[in-house]
Amino acid sequence: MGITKSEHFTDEQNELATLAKAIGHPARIAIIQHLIKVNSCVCGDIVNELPLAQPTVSQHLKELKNARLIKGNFEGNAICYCLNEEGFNKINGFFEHINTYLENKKNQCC
Amino acid sequence: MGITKSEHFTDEQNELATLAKAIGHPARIAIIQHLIKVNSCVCGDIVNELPLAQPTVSQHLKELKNARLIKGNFEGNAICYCLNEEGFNKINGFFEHINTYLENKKNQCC
DNA sequence: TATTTATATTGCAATATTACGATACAATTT
DNA sequence: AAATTGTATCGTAATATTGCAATATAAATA
Repeated sequence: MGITKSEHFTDEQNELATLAKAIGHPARIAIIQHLIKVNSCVCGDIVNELPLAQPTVSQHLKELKNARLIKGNFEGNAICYCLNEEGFNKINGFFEHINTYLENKKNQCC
Repeated sequence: MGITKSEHFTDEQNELATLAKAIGHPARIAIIQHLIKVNSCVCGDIVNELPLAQPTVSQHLKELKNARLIKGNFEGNAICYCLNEEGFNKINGFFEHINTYLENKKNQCC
């Protein structure tokens, strides 16, 4: 039905899913990559970097902000964006867990 | 429009987004966690583990399979599922990159 | 071969996401 | 204050996702 039955899953599962979902769009991947590349707060040129209209980019930034994957501070009439460790630390833990499991995996039935 | 303009982004960006999107649902997080927990090929009890109907679980498994995050082999009339390193290695690289960046980040303007 | 067991597919309804034009808002500059 | 610049929100259309009943398929077993 397009409606996720989140009430049937744990908070942990819902939180990880929300983070992964927020990352799961090429425009938002591009935003993250750009913030890493320039290694500084980016004051608004993200719209010019992406092949999307300004309201669309604003919406993507909002989703990343809600997921705590980026932070935005006002600087005059512009906004300074950079990565937010909070969200990334959370999901990094999950991937490190998987990585460790895959490296030590004994069962090779598949 | 609900239609992602994937043609405007790089293959890398689209691939990472597809992987993150596949992970971005609590049912699929639960499947991944279960496969890690039991540390063996799971022949079909995934349906019993999840609070969803069999066709829905089958659909989630299909999406994880398409994203190369799990593998499934026939074993008699059942199927043996386990994690697929292919997809995880790809997205792990991305997160390690981010992690390294965040650890070394000098710019603390946000 | 008929039945059982395990999984996939189809079809559909409900909801969510994506995109953008139009517009609003807020700070800066003239 | 008016104009400019940067960003957010609203409204809406198009498409995607989620979920499941019904059904199909495929292998094992009786």
